[in-house]
Amino acid sequence: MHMRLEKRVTLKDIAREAGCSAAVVSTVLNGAKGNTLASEETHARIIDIAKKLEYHPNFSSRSLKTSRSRTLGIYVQNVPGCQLGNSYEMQIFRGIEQAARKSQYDLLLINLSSEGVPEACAVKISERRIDGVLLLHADVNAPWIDALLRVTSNVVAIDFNRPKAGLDKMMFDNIAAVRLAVEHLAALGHRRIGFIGSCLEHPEFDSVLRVKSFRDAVKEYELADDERLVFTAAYCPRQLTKEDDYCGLEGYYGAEHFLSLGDAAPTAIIGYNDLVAIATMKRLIHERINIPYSVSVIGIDDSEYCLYMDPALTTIRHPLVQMGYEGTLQLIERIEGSITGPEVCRRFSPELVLRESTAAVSRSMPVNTVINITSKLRGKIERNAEKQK
Amino acid sequence: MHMRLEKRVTLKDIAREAGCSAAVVSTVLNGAKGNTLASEETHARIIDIAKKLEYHPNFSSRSLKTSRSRTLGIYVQNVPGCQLGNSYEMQIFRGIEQAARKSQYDLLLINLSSEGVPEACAVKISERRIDGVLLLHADVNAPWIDALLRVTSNVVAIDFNRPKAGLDKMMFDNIAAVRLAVEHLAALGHRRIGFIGSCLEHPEFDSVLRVKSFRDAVKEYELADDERLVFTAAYCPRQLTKEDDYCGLEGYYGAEHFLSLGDAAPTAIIGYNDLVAIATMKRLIHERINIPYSVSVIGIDDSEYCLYMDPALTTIRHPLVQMGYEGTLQLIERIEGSITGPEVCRRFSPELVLRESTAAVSRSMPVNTVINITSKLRGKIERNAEKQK
DNA sequence: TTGAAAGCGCTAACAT
DNA sequence: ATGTTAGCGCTTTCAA
Repeated sequence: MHMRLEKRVTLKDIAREAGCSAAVVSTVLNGAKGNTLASEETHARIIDIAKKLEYHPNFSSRSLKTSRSRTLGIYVQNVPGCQLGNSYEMQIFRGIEQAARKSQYDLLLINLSSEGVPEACAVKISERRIDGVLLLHADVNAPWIDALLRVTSNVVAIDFNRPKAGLDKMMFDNIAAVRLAVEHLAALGHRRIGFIGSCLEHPEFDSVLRVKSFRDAVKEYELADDERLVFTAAYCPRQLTKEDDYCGLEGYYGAEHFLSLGDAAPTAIIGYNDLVAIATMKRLIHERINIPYSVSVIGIDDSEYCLYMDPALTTIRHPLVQMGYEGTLQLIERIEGSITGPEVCRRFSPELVLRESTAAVSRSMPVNTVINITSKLRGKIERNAEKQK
Repeated sequence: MHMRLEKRVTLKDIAREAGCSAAVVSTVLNGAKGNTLASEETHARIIDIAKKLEYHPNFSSRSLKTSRSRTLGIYVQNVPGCQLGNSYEMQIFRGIEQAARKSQYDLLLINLSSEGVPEACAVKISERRIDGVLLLHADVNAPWIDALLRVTSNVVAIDFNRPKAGLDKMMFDNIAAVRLAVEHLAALGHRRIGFIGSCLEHPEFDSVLRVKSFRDAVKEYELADDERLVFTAAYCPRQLTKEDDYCGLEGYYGAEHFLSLGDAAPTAIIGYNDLVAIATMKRLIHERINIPYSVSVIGIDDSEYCLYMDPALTTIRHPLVQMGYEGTLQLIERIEGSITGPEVCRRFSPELVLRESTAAVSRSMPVNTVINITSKLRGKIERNAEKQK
C-alpha cells in the first residue's frame, strides 16, 4: 500500500481532451509568454479542462527541461550549545515562508542543526537544481561559503553581521539597537548606565560591536563615562566558555561587579543580549533589589523569554520576520535576474519593546510592587494579534 | 549574473570518460541492484571517474523516471496566537532532520504558519512527487486530511493526540505524564495536590486527558480527593479565550482560587502545561509565597521558558526530538514499502525534569532562599551537552 | 558483462 | 493559431 499509482494527469491528457497538441496546452497554461498564441476559445477550453482534471504540472519534468526548480534552500548554521536560536529561526522562517509563498517558490531545508556537511548547499544546487540559498546566521567567512559562491551568486545571508563581499546580506543594526537602549534609559533620567558585554576570549562580532556602540552612545548622550560601567572579560572572574556565554553567565558576574561598585553602581543595566539581561535580573532579585524601581534592566534581541520574566524584560527587538521576508524577496529577484548589480546589504532597524523592567531613575523603592499579571499578558496578546496581521 | 550555467556532469560524461555506456554507469552508481553486473574493473573505474568529476545525479531526471523524489513534506499546522510552538517545532524538526539525513531524504517545508491552503500537501505530492508527509500537531480531524489520505497513505502525524484512523501517529503519553508529576510530588510528601486545567469552553483533547489523568492519579496515590483542588472552567471567574489560554491565564486564576482555600489549599500545584505553571508561579511570588518551600509548582511540556524562570520550573518533558526522529523513520519505512500493515500509533513516554520549583512538603519557610544561579545554569549546560550527544 | 533504446512530462524552436 | 520535434538526464528492459 505504499504508493497509490493512479496515473497523474499530464499535458497530453489535457491535449487529448481538448483536441489539440500538448504544446498549445503548455503555452496556454504557462501564461502564453506575452503573446496570445492560442485563440480565445481554445485558451478558455484548455483552462477549463485543466481545472476539471485537476491538472498539476510535474515539477521534475519542468525542472529537467529548464534547469530551474522554483525551490529555495535554507541553510541554518548550527551554533553548538545554543538553544535559544530556536524561536529566532522560526521567526525568520515565517518571513521566508511568506515571501516564498507569495512568489510561488518552495522551501527545501538543507541544514538545521545536525552535523550537516558544509558543502550541502552546493550539493543540493547540483542535485536538485535549487535556485538559490538562504543562509541563516551562518559564518560567512567559512571557506565553504566561497566555494558556494563560485557555484552560484544566488545567495542571501540573513542575520549576520560580519563584513563579507560577494553576497547579499540582511543585517541587524546593532549600533542603532544599543543607541536605542541608551536613549530609552537616558530619557528615563538614568545617568549612570552599566553595560554587560560578552566575556568570551574571542567574542562574537555582534557583541564587540555592541560594546563599542555603547561607549559611543555614552558620549553622545553625555552620560557617566566610567570604565567600570562596562563589564567585559577584564572584570570577569574567569574566562567564560561558549556554554557559559549561551547561558548569559556574564549577566550574573556583571551584576555582582556592579553591586560591588557601591555609590558608583549604575542605576540601569544593559545586557548585550536578553539572556545576559535575564541572568542579571536574577542576580539582582536574589539580592532583593527591586527591578525596575531600584535598578532598570534592558536586554537586546527580544527573545521569547523576555515576556515570561518577572518583571517582563524590556528589550530591543530584531525585526526577524521582516528580515526573513526581505531577504527572500531579494534572493528571488536575484534568481529571476531583475537584480544583477553588486551585492546589497540591508540593515534593519531595531525597535524598543517596552515592558516592565525599566523605569524612571529613583532612589525610593516602593514597598509593595505587585504588578497585575494581566497587564503583562495583555502585552503578549496584542503582540500576537499584531503578528497575525 | 543570475545563473552560472557551467554544464553539470551527467552520466554520459562519465560514460564517455570511462569508455562505456551510460546504462552501465547508472547501474554501477546505483549500487548495482544486488547483482554485480559490471566487471570489478569497470566498476572501480566508474566510481573513480564519478568522484573525480564530482558527479551529482540530477534528481529531477531521476524523479521524472521513477515518480519518486526522496523528499518528505513537512506540514506544520498554524495554531493562531500560539507563540510557544516555536521551540517545540524546532525540536521536532531536529529529530526529523536527523532521520531524514540518515536515510538520505530531503525535507520540503509545505506549511509553517501562513495562510497555507489545507490542500497544500496533496498539491505538493502531485507537483513535486513528494514521497510522504509529516504532519506536526495538525488537526487530524480536519476534512483535508481525509482528502490527503485518499491520495497517499504515506502520512505520519507527530505530536497529536486525537484518535484518528488511517495514518501513523507519534503521540505523547499524557496519562503517564500527569502520573509522573503526581508521583514526583507524592514522593516529596505532598498529599494535597492542586491541578490547573484549561478553562476554555472547548478545551483541547490534551488538556481534557490531563485533567482526567490527574483525577485517576489522585486515587492511585491515595491523595486528598477534593474537588476544589481541580481548577477548571467551573471555578474560573470568566470564560477564557484561546489567547488567554496560550498565555496560561488559568494559572493566574488558579493560583488565586487555591489561595482562597485557606487551610484546604494545596501544598503543590500542577499546571496542565508550562505556561500555566509559570503564571501560577508569578501569582504566588507576587503574594510573597516561597516556591518551592511553601508551595511546589510543576509544569508539563518542558518548554524552554522553564529554565529561565526563578526558580527554574520542574516539569515533565516530551521527547520531541525522538518523536520527530521515530516518526520520520516510520514514514520512510512506509514509503519504501517495508511496512504495509495497518497504521501504527506509538506513544512516547514522558520524563521528569527536576529543577527548582518542587521540594519536600514543609511548613517552615526558610528566611533567605538565595539559590546559587550557577547551579541552575549548570543544568542547562549539561542538557546542552547531552543534546549534542 | 555491456549496450541500445524507449520513455518519464515538459518546453521551446521551428514548421506549418 | 497550432502542430511537430528534439531533448533535458536518468532508469530499465531487452538484446547482444
